[in-house]
Amino acid sequence: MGVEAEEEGGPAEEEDAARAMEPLDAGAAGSLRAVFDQGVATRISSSRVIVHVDLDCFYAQVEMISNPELKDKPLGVQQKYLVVTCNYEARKLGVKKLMSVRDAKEKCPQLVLVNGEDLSRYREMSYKVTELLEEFSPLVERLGFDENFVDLTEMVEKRLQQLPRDEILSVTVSGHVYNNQAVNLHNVTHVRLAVGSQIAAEMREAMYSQLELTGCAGVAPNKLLAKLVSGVFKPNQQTVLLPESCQDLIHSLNHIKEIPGIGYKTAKRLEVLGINCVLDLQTFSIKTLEKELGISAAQRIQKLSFGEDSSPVTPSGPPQSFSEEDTFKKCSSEAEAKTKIEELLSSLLNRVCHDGRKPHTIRLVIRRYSPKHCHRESRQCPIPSHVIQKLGTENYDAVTPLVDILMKLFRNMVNVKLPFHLTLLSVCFCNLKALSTAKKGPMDFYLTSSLSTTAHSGKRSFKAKDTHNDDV
DNA sequence: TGGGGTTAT
DNA sequence: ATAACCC
Repeated sequence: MGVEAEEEGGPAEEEDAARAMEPLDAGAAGSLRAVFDQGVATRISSSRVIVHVDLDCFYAQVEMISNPELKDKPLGVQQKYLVVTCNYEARKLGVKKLMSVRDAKEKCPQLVLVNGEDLSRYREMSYKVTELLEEFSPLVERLGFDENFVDLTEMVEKRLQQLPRDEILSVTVSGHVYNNQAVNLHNVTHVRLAVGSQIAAEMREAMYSQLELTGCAGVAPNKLLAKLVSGVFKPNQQTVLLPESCQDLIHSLNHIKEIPGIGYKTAKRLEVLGINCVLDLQTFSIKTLEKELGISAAQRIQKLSFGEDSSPVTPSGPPQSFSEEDTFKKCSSEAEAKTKIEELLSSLLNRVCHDGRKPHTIRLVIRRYSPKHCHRESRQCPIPSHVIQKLGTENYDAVTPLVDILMKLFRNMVNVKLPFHLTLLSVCFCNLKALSTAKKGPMDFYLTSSLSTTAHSGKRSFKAKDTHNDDV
């Protein structure tokens, strides 16, 4: 079923325009609530148009594309003993995200499970989606593997400039309007968001026709609201939020933890202050909040509680780091750790090779067994330049020195003479650079003399970080 | 709770 | 290097 098999019966446009001409909220005209909503609406409509695109049960979709026989069956994607996501067939039968395999099988004995511990195909498909969206606008920000924000402001402006004046009044929304709010085509903010919804529909259509992927979209004046509204109609549908309904959307959340940007820790701290719902946070003393969270976080999250979010869509570009991790019940010997580290490294080298850029820093992460929470420790160090140069073509020569480095990092964290119990190992390549090293600068002679024999091409500015880097 | 990612401190 | 956030 295509993207268009949804959203039957959008409200008739003429009716909409007519209703929108009525005075704002006739029923509660002059009420404090109406004045307040209008005030917030005005501050929020900074004139941006942002879309949040959210793929439906992404890993399960990728698996169903790989193996179409899975399409009509309840499907779960398994990592270790967890079902990390599942298709809608499985959801109908009671399977939830992050449910244990035991519970899932109990709920749904017919559940088909595929192993999703290797993220390669998901990652590749994820970047195909981002690249497709980048064709609409270069301002695409990734959030995880299955979500993207796109700033449509410029595209919308261009489309409106191409549009004859009299045709503005025949602009229609694609998909749902949050709250079923009437669109006022005499309101330029409404018109811009409506055009944004049309672009969002084109994006989803492109994802479906080119990649066979379905997903939701939310169109709103900022990232927070776009993200919140994208989930309102669920699977494979889209929703636009008009500023006047912003307060309804944000108050539809039952707890502040549901505000993106307020995580587990912050929510717990706020709960101690007696802040539980959005209204609590909106009306809480900013001074007290600043004392608790610091001025920056306090102001940011209180703004979030009003639906205000001035953060820009920051283009993600290529990844800043590559990592591979593995969890297990128990790793308690150095030899065992070495074997696992070699496996992680081997996969990583293939990825780094494919990317083309060179990592200049390597990091090892561990998690020690403890009944307590998942706390991790890490050690990192620069990758010696002669090892960096071996990366990319036949990475085989780089394996031994890198394993040596990783094992030094390992012994720096873990006293191998004492008993230990690890439950996670992770290797990360970061500090990625396009070429072997910098050029062009007064320091160049000193900086490159011991490095790169192949240095060419300017552009990459030198980062002072490189030299003072942490050593093990 | 998996196997990733990012930014701020 | 860690801690917080996101999926």
